[in-house]
Amino acid sequence: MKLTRKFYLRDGLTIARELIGKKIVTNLPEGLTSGIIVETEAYMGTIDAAAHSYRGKTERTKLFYGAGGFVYVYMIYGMYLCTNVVANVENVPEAVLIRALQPVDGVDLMKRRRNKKNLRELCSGPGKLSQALGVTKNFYGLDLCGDEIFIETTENFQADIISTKRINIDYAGDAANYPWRFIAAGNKFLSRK
DNA sequence: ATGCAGATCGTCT
DNA sequence: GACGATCTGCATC
Repeated sequence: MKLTRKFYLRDGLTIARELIGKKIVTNLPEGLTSGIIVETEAYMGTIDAAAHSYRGKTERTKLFYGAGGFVYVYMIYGMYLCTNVVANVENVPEAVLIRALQPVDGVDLMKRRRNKKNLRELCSGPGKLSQALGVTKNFYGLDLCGDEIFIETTENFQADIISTKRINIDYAGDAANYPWRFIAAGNKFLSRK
């Protein structure tokens, strides 16, 4: 079952935790690809020095201020894209970064997009999974309640969910220590332990 | 297994 | 003009 708007209109930490074990799908002309979300991070509005929304609304971050359930993609280090889910209601600027997937559908297509043959190398990091799913900067603002990219419930995925510090945000002072990264404990497709 | 440099550009100061 | 919510390849242990 595809997640509906109601799911996304809640706070970012709740959504980040609940997205673990859900399946994210892209359905593009060249094929359908999907994976089970095993790693996420929450970025929490104006109180979180690590979040893009920390310094308020700009051309890039305006999407954070809209309703939850839309795709926020941004370019990092000039060469990779990161895929995020906007969380919470209008004017509460929160988002969840999708950091790793366990590949499910369209594995051959993902291998071609990534130019890798090892399953573990397809989606074990935010830049990797964005490439594997065929996400481009044109995905900025797409509705997750639509048909090109969406998230659905799964059956038969069991994991203990634990929280840790977020990755690569050492610049963020105290916020670098907040336990706002969520992982499926022990899963082999995590970006790191 | 761990570490480091390089790639490369949009965004904000 | 500086730097980043990253990944890769190569070097060394």
